[in-house]
Amino acid sequence: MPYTYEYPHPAVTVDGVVFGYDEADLKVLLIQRDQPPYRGKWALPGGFVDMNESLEAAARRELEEETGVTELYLEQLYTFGEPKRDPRERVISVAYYALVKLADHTVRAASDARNVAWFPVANLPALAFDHEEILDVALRRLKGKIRYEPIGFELLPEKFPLSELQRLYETILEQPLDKRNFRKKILSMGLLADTEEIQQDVAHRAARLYRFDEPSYRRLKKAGFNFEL
Amino acid sequence: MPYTYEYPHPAVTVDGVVFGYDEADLKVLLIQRDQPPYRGKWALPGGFVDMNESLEAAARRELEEETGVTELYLEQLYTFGEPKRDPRERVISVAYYALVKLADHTVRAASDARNVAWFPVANLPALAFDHEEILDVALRRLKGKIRYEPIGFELLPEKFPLSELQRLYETILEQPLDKRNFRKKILSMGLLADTEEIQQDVAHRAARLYRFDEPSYRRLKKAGFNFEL
DNA sequence: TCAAAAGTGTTAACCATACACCCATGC
DNA sequence: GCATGGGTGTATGGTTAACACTTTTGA
Repeated sequence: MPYTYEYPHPAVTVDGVVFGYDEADLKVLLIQRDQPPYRGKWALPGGFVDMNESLEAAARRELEEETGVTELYLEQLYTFGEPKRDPRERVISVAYYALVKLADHTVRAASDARNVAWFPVANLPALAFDHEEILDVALRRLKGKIRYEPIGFELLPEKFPLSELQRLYETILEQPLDKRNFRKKILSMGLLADTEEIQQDVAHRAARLYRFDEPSYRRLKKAGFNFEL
Repeated sequence: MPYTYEYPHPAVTVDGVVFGYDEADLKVLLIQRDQPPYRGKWALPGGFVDMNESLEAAARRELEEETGVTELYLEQLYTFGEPKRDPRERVISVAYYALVKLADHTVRAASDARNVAWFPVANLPALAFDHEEILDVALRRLKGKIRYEPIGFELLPEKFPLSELQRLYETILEQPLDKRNFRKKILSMGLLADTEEIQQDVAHRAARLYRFDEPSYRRLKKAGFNFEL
């Protein structure tokens, strides 16, 4: 027991809410615990913060270690620290949420062989600790933020048809959007570049594929433009 | 040295960015440190989290102990945890920001006789640790949030004239607002109750005093109303 | 009577919404 | 040729933005 302090110190962990999206659903990445407490229960990936790494670095490391997910949009969400949230000892958890392009990231089981899987947020298992609350906060944040920051693109493949973008918004905001108005608005922003490509192998007229034009966005933003819906 | 752990644990603190407002300025509450490191420097009030209290309770307790400020709007801001942000040991700081009615809170020097004072945010001294960064994040949050949540009232006295509300918004948003449009909009929301009182002892026509009607706001909110600007 | 801030309406431009049909493609 | 989703324009109503003068009060 080599680490001693004059005053008691809580443990500090990071937990990650990783969102992905496929044609049908918004999904979240969970791991199945193989140690008590909550052995066998599903939980958010996470772990202890090392003494020499920043909180964000810890979150990235844990996500990579436990799920193989890398290269993601990551943002601090909220810090959870109720005294009894972990039955073992006082644990402060700094939660992050992440957005990944599902197609690029086939998750692999973690090195320690725990189960890893995507669950639709509309149909989740019971979660360990206070992870349902964390997920809830993450969902509210995503729902709020997607309306005034262009982060939805982080959940889509590099190239996507407008209908897929619309479906993503409809799924996350939980409300239908008018097709013509949606297209008009999003195209008028000048954030999407036409890739000059079209869908392949679809059983109907193939849609144009667009891509989020990051440099344009930065330019517009500097000029005072504010993304909204 | 009675507290030992199998793995190293960082220390966890809370820091508070307390905002106040008077006719002229947005202000922030700072304390002058009387211990190294940064002895003599101004800093945000804060301190260690006790093992049996929640993070928010810790923030409230520290603010009360160090500045005498109580009964305030308090919200978690962000968690700062860069490895070297405190030269003594690894310290994770969960920052909160608070809004208080300046008139109600003449600050008292803390029990341990440290200096406490309000500073205009436009004219701050150099701060200890990474507290300038924390303050910066708090300002951005306040600026964003005041536009879509009715939190500005937390900074004003119970009863206030519309012009003072407008000045508050102009100060925080750092942009002038049109008087007629501002009044039209804010009054049309139905959130302000006319107190039937008027200003006293002013050297010009006395303005009506209004008060934020919390029950009305809750009712409207439940009915789907969204405050904006 | 002057200074200082309170209080008050109208118009024009813009933006959001609602809404329906033809097109291209693969089966 | 039919089913599937892609793609397109207009009209209306509501919201925002711009703008100037009269009123009240105390000094």
